[in-house]
Amino acid sequence: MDNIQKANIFSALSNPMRLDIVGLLLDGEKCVCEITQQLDYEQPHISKGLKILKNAGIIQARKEGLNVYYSLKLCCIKNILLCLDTKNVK
Amino acid sequence: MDNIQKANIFSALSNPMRLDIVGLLLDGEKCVCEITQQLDYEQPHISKGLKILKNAGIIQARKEGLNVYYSLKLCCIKNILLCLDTKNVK
DNA sequence: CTAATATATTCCAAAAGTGGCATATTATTG
DNA sequence: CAATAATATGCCACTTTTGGAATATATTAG
Repeated sequence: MDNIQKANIFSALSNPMRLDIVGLLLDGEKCVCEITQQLDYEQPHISKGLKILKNAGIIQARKEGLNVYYSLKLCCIKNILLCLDTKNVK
Repeated sequence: MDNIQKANIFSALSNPMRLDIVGLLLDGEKCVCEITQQLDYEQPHISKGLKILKNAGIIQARKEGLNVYYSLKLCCIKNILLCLDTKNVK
């Protein structure tokens, strides 16, 4: 993966709402309705955030009837976030 | 670390030139002159990139005479980049 | 077909990021 | 002090991102 692709991934993660979404998905697959209920953002805004995360390859979508379920696709996201939450400064 | 701080870190990393800089610093401390020589960007631009990375807490500066030496401060950066270079898609 | 529900898209103005160029600052040398 | 070298900052036009509001699409039920 080159630095341009990596920059795209980091760009998708460079937003608190999108990090909130990723945080929810750490627990497993969730539909948009659940995400919208648990986060205090407007539905269209969340929908746009999901699209950005999906385009960056961080999450994936699965449609089931009226609902769309999103889940993590890039496994190392969990490690990355965990890593940042640990003391990691020289 | 809350999501706003994390977003700042990811924002600093969401740029190919800045990722090039971080890539160089993975090998250890380097002065601005070395970074400028090895990367094909103008010096003021690199200087601004270093400032953004420093403000995000990713790198640190050490002044020695006429030179300023930068090095990684956020240790997990190495893991994060390595992680992205590994197959990590579900 | 119509209504209802879940999700996605479009439009838009304000804000932030980008990168080039000129210039400023700081430290060393003579 | 003057000159030089290394690094940092300011300015500017340009592009991108942001988040709100309205609207569109898709699926299911009746």
